[in-house]
Amino acid sequence: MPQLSERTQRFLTRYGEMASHWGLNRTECQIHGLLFLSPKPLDAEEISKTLSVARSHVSNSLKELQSWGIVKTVHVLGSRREYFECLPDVWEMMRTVVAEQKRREIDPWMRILKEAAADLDDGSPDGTYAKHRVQEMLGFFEVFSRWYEELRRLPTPMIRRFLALGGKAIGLLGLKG
Amino acid sequence: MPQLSERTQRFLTRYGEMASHWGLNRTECQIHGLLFLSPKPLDAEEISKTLSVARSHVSNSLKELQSWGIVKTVHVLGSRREYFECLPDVWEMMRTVVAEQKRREIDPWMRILKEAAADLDDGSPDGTYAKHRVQEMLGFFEVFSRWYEELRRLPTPMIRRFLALGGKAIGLLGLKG
DNA sequence: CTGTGCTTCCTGTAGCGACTGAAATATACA
DNA sequence: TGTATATTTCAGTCGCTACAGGAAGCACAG
Repeated sequence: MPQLSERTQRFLTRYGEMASHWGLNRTECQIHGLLFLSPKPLDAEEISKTLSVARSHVSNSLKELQSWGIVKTVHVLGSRREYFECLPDVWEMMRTVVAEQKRREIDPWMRILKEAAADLDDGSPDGTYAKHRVQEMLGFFEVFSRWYEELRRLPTPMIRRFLALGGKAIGLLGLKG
Repeated sequence: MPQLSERTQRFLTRYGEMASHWGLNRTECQIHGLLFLSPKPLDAEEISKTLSVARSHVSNSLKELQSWGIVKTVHVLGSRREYFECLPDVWEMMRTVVAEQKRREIDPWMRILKEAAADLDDGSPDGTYAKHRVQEMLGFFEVFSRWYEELRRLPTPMIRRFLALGGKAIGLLGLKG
């Protein structure tokens, strides 16, 4: 994929703009998008040329994408070069992204709340109230976090079936009472 | 809450830094944090002074918080002023935040993917492959989105019981086979 | 030990978004 | 109508982050 069609350019532009709210910057997202659409692995040089981004920047971005676990290196026989590809399975990819998001956003946030609950309570009425409020918020995250941690261990097909049930699960589980 | 204790300041600082990844900017988050910890509603003037933020900025930020639905206005008898408070129930608040996040991030993203799936396929093998990939990603979001839309209609206590089950739900639903 | 391919580090630049402060506008009551 | 209160709007400033591009470092093949 040396030259990009106009359509692909259009897509990568939006991909970069949109996904940059997800913890990666615009270029990193575009690189990922490029790999996502590419039928074969690409090397850093190609990526650099295709997206008109400095070679060093591509290198750093790829490192970041690898640290997220959504891009892997591939080696081709007879070439010293490293090639890159993104996870072939979309569900695997999304699971990875969600897991990283949790690790990088939710977990630190819960740590902050925990510390704050202890710290805010200075004995005054307002302090006690504040502590109480923070604990309420922490409670939400703990329930949610525990739920997620249990679900994430399950294999993808099971999750798919689970999600497909939607709200019906509630009825089936007898949670209406 | 005219003056902030050092502890509260510490908390609001972190609250602002952390939560600003969630679609609101730092000050908006701090204002929300302040209201969240406050036992009584506050007016814009107080907020401005307490956080040392320009009055106009507070005004705009409050509007934004209201548009998210996580801050409400309250009127006090005998005063023309508007007072502000955040949703009292934390679970209600988090549900609102999640709903807004979906509306502002996921839904547009799905629209982009839909358009791109049609656009990318120029008849070439690479184009066909790209379309296929985008559809895979779209598939993930559609399953997830449908699941969420069904769950969100249920009352909070039901959701809590549901989440509390964690991975056990899978077994109970007979999804292991 | 030398060239090649890649990564890491550093510096400078550009652009974006947050924020201020002031001016313009709107609303409520005396 | 005048005064006090609120919101809206906007120009200007500031800081942060992305990014380019070059220089040095590293690893390996010959």
